Amino acid sequence: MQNTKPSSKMFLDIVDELRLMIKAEGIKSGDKIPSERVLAERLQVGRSTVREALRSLELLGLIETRRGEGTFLADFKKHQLVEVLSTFVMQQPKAAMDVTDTRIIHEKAAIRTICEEAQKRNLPVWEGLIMKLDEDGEVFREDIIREMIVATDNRLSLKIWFILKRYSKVPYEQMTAGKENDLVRSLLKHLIEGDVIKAISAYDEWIEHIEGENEE
Amino acid sequence: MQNTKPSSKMFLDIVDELRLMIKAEGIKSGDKIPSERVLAERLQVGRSTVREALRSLELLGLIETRRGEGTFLADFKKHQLVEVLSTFVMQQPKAAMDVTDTRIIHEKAAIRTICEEAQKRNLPVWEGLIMKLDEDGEVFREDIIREMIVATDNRLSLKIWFILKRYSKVPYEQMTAGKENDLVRSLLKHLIEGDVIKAISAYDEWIEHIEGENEE
DNA sequence: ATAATCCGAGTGGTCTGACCACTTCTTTTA
DNA sequence: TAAAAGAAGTGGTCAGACCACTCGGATTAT
Repeated sequence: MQNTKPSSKMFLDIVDELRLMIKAEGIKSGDKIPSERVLAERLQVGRSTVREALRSLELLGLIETRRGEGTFLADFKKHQLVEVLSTFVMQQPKAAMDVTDTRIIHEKAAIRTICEEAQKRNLPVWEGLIMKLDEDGEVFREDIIREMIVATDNRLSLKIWFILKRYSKVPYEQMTAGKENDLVRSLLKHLIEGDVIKAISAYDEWIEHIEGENEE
Repeated sequence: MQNTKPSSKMFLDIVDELRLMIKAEGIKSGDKIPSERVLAERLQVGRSTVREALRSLELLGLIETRRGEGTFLADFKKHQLVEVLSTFVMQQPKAAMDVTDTRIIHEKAAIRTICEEAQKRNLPVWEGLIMKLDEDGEVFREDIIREMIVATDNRLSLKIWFILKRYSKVPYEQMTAGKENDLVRSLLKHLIEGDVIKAISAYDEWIEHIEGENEE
């Protein structure tokens, strides 16, 4: 009789069984867990199924396998095990806040990188942007940020940012004149000077300003 | 003739082959990739090995499997971010530096976030890690970082980090005693104190130490 | 008695072939 | 023509086998 369980994700069941087993037998981090063959026997499943479950756990860094020796627990906080698993396993609806936070992570990282590398600070594009702002020219918010991330020369970060930007609720369109214009100009100047703290600070103010404007 | 490849992680080889195959045949997100049997045949490995590789990719959200239908590249309508990561990771092996840089962006961002939020600084897990380090217990590098990103409660960032980590060349497994132990303990202490600058500085030293060790 | 060697049990890594459950498309049938 | 039956293909699982490796105990040599 073969199991061929219809309910998807047999590996979840195995992870669950493993958790109980670990708890019941007091297995601690670094300890050896039962061998694949024993697990298969105890859980009444095939060894290959056990292996697929273990492979998943290994990918998450929760266990470590050593050929000829065995499989070992590399985890110490069970509650966080559950936390991590739920993140990957459950198809949770995307949290808008996470998207925004992550987008800001990349934007700030770009600012920091530019401030810390002279040849990126001295790019003519910054002066160009400031000039545009001085003339009250048409400048889009996302242009500013995009130029920054492009300047960091990290294409992966740029790609991630593009995606996050699309999901973000933040209005990235045209900039408003007046205070926002000043804030961005200040940001760019600090950027050129390489003053990380002031640049980040100006960025924070900018974000705050945009959000405040958006709530009206 | 059995393969029984001694070298690490057949999984990576298969991802590599898969990448070439995807590029050569112009497979796009949402498209079907060759069946497990075909892949096994083409890559000259057993089907179970292919399955273990696919299971890993599935956990990362890079592919989607549907019984009776086949295996598909992650549908970008829902998981566009994952799609970008997957194509980037799978199609541009030269961009390893970008992957590392981006990973570090997320790690540093986690440190900053924790330092700036009291309830995240005061998590018992930090004390626990320090105790483990004091006892010279077995601690894995990636455990430290993972706990930090988990603590930020940004699942998206965590997911991105997991994927990036998987393809990073940085040795994330073993943790050496001595200087590295001190560095990490210092990092954790500054984290608890909420001293961003010192924490980041300790992190930088840590990274430097790991890279130096890796070049010998 | 001690140290070096050998060997076998145990373990993860992989392969093969088989069967099941499911989806899709084709063919047959009412 | 439309419904039903079938064939082919696919992921999911299982069982048994062999390989490469590690470790500890037994054997042997010193």
